[in-house]
Amino acid sequence: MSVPEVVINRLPQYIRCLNDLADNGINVVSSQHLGKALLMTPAQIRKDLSYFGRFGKQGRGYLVQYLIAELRHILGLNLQWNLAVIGVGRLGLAIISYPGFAPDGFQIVAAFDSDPKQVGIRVGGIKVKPMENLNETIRDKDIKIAIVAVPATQTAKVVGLLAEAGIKAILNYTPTSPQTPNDLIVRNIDPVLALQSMTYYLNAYRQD
Amino acid sequence: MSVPEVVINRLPQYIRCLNDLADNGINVVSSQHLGKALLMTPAQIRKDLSYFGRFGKQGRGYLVQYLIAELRHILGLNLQWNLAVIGVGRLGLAIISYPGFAPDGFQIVAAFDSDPKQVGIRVGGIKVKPMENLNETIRDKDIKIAIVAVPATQTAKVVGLLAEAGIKAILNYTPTSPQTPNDLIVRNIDPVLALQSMTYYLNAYRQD
DNA sequence: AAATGTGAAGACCTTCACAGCA
DNA sequence: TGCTGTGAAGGTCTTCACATTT
Repeated sequence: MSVPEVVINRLPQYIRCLNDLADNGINVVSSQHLGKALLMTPAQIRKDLSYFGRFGKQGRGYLVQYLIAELRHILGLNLQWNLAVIGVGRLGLAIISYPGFAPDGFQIVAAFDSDPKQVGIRVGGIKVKPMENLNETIRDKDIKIAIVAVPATQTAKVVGLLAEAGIKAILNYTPTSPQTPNDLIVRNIDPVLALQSMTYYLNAYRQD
Repeated sequence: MSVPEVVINRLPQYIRCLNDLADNGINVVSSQHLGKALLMTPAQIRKDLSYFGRFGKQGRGYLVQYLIAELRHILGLNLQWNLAVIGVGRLGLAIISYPGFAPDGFQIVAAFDSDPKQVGIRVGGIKVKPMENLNETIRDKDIKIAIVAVPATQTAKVVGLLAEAGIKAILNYTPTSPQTPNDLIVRNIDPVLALQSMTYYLNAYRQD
């Protein structure tokens, strides 16, 4: 019995909300309350959690700290995850400088670029390496996740190289949905797609 | 009979793929071929399109240029969409400098920040305005979509101001899912959530 | 009394399979 | 023949509703 992907995608949101509650000194929370904060039904929260175990106390609710710890463990957020950034153009540089990843055990430990002019520059304590070093670095630094921020035209090639190098998951910032070997996990960050779908709802065309 | 949101979210991907085909000189495409390129079943593509009309030719397939035009019209991408960026910290500045929005009729025409030190600076041809000018500028420049890139602690307040100012859709880059009046469209860009869900599939915990 | 955990029901989305048309 | 458009079937996810537990 495998867990639906939508459920997995919600777990990080639960953790975030629970962290907020903990910061406000709240020790126990019911699915009712969590649901209100997250705009979800209480039943959905209980059902989601039930895929993994029985974490609540009947009549009481969930112990906030305990549930955080369990969810972090389920997602593997108790571990350290080393990241590589591929492509240090404007976007790649912004990603490397962005401080928001670190809190949850993610750390950018390597950066690569195919452009000789970029190779060797230092960003946020990291020295940009040539693509030729990919396999070696990924092995030596135990990197399983890559962030891809290369031009769209290069996505397919880069994804191929990453797969060969043993990368297991890709956070893809390019405006493409690359075909991948299907044991490789991919998540696309694509603000343009988001904008293009929002306009439908603002558009007079819509007749519903 | 209203169209499922998942369908709307796929339309921009269809357009992107069709554009690629057009660039390669392909004039006609079957749902079979499109499906292969997009890793979808042909049936899904046909069903999705059928919500909006009958765009294909039986025995032949779809005329690429015609289908692009229809889909762009459905999504309102034939129109010009003016955007405001709220928050010109590191992230906001990167967004304003990012050239990827323009191709599809989106244009950043205003930027705001609550920090007096940021107000007045010029970025990509835009002068940063104080939050007090929000309502006036949004009205004058006919802005319906805002991109929010403020610190997480300010999201709720900013979203409230935007709603009051008449904004209809928000592309939210903050790591929060704000509660909003439900006629306001929101899409969240949240790379941390994406990373945190990917680790589940890399994690030894998983037993399926 | 209050809230969980969960089978069952319901809603929603995807895929099938074929009639109909070029 | 080849492919669309679409009811019907199938599958997946969400919600209900209640037995169970503290």
